[in-house]
Amino acid sequence: MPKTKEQFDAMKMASIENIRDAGVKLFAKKGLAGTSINEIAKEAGISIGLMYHYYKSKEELYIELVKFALTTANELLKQLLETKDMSPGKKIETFTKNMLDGLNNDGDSAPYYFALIDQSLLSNNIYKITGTDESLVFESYHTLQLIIREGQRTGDIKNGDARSLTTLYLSAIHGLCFFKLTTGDYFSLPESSWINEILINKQQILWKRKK
Amino acid sequence: MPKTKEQFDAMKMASIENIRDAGVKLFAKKGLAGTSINEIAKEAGISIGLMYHYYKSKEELYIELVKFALTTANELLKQLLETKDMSPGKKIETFTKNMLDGLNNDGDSAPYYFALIDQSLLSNNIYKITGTDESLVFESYHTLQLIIREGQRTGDIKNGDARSLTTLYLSAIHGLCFFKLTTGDYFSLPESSWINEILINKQQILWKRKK
Amino acid sequence: MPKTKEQFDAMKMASIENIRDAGVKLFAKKGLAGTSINEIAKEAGISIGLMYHYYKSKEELYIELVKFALTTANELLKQLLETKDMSPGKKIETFTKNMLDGLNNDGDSAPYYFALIDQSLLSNNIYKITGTDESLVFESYHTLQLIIREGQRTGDIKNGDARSLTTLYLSAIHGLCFFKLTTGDYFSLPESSWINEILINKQQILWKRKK
Amino acid sequence: MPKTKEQFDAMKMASIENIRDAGVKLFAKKGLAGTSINEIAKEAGISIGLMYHYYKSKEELYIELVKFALTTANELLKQLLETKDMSPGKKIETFTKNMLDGLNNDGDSAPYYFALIDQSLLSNNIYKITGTDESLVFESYHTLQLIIREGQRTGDIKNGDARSLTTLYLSAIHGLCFFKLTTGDYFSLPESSWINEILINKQQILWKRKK
DNA sequence: TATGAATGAGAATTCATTCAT
DNA sequence: AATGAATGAATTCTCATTCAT
Repeated sequence: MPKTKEQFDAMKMASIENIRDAGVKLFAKKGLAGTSINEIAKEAGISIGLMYHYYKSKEELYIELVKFALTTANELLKQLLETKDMSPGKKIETFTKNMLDGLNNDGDSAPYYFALIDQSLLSNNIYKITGTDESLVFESYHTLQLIIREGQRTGDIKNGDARSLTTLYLSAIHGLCFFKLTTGDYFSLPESSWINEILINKQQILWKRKK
Repeated sequence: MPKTKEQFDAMKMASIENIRDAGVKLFAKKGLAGTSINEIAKEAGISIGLMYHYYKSKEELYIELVKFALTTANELLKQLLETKDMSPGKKIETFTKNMLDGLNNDGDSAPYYFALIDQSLLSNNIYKITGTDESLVFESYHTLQLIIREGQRTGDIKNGDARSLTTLYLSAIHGLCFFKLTTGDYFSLPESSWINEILINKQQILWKRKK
Repeated sequence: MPKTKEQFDAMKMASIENIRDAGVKLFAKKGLAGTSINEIAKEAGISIGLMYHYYKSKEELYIELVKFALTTANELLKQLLETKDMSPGKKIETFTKNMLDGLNNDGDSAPYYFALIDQSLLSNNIYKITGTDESLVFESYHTLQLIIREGQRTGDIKNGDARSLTTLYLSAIHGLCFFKLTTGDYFSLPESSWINEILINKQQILWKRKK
Repeated sequence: MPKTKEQFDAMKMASIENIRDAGVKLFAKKGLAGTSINEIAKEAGISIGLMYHYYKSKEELYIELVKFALTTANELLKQLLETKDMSPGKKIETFTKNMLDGLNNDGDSAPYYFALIDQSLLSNNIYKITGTDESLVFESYHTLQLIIREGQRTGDIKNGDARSLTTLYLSAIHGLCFFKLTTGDYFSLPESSWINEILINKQQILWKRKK
């Protein structure tokens, strides 16, 4: 009698999970070319052969991981956009807080996912992943922009070119992930409020206080 | 008719310059491991053999370029720090402006140098370059921090943890370079003033206005 | 209710039969190196593990199959040689007919066995099978030669070097198996008589007719 | 000053020629899967790296060689077909003689080319080479058939289904190449006339004699 | 100074074989 | 008897580096 289906599935899932975790961490830091299958297998605690049992190639694993990172980021932001009963300003604050929490919590892999996306954007191999369909790549950017425009209408967020504001805010977020990843705790992370101030309308705050 | 010594020297310098330019652009985008000597030679318009005539190895070229990027950045900031007759706020504004000008000027290789540093920090191979001496790596950070502390004393710059402020400002700058490099003109760059507001004391501005 | 011993044995035989059939077809076409255990198991409809339950290795299966093909061919010819009350000419005609029937009957695996032998002769791995004992390999050839020599004595078969005649006749048979296997029904098979004419003494035929 | 273009070209051609020769001999005997790059490089007297300097992969070399074998065979037969002032019977005799000379001359690589084609037909990887265009594969067969039909009109060649006759003659030729390759001089090759008799109209011969 | 053919060490990949259940 | 996850040795392939000219 063979192993039961449940046993096989459990073994399989555990191995795949280990491979993915190892892949994200290594690819995020060293990129596709700089990470060897050997390293991944060692980090995942499995043999090289098993890697190839589940993934046809190093690139296939890489692509799966970057795709997952992209769609996860997109979905998180889209959920936030579609949340009812929350002001745009509050939405931004929530997003910032989530990001910072991820950076402060050492077990969290959010900064790795960000760096993974960054690496693949930099080396242009992101187009191996999305084909010519750039929508996947820029969807987060556009969703964030929608929240920001909404905030400009309600007065929560500074006036001015919404695209530039989005770029600046995202730049800061990306940069913080990068520093966290490269230097660990050497660079202290800023408070949430300072990051939010990149977008939030201070006039309004002051005006509210006056009242 | 043999070439004159001057002609030879000019050829030599041109070749080396081409190698460096090709190296910076390719390493910045694809990292050390992801860039092949072949690509560099092709991009530089020379033969592989000639590459090795000038550089002992791929790594040697890489190290030279990252070192140059680091020291250039460090020196620029140190000069700014030591400038007399300029307020800390003005110093920051000058630095921001220089960075943005580099990003807007397509011929400029400043964003490539930034990305080169980022890549080597991410993949940890920066320590191939500096040995265990981290000072080279963190010097820019410290210099910028000094300017910021100075600004906090004069009131130009927001109060609060100077380290965190430095991190946030640098994050934004890094992020912008990254977006410029990866997406060209897709993301619009923010105005200088928005970047400066990350550091600059708005209370003071308002207060000044009131008067 | 546990299975009876008979049921178990039947399953066992069925599995082994499936493995053999798959092995012959795949090895015949793709050779030892070009056929993977995986393919065989898939074609046989069993798991890899079960394959190894019955055969210690891929090579063991291969050797068993080639050996079987060789001995079967040898025995068929030896039986024919030793048949009483049949003229050598008739023996050849019988052999030719049997071969052509095998080629025309799609279910028949005779051409696969021939190709299997050919593959293993070509790649020299036949000596893995027979050791240094070449007799197994050349036995068919020698038996056929004996029949041919006998035919030359009785006048059934053309005069001339018996070795060369054997070679030519066998070449034609091999070639036909090969074409059947590679191109299915694209190449029409010749009639039995044309093949026999390679050996049969036409003078005699004409002479007989005249009478 | 670099090596001259002539020097480079001579080196290049010599290496490529060595690779091709080694490839034909090894692939012909052991097939694509059974031949290792290592063997080819060793046989060719070059390094593995150089192999890959000239051929993107083992398969690319294989494809080039099979293609060359196919087109060479096709062209030889087409030339023969189009020869003026030669009877169809004489054309067949010429072809047979050329083949036998190739088999008897140890330096000749004709039998290797035949076996190479056979191997790739057997393993079905010939369609990697020709795509779905079967014409390249069957062109030799069709050209030979045209010569045979022509011979049937002139009375040089036996009457009957021309396709079957072509198959039988080609089978014999293929088979002889195969035996030569596998057993060297163990099997004596038949005389040219016996092979021709597979096709040639003996009635005519006898009839001519009588006159 | 300049070339690109040639090398080989190391990385990616395949696949026969083992093993716990 | 039967399964397929897991292993690692052997193979394919890449690419930094050398070298003769």
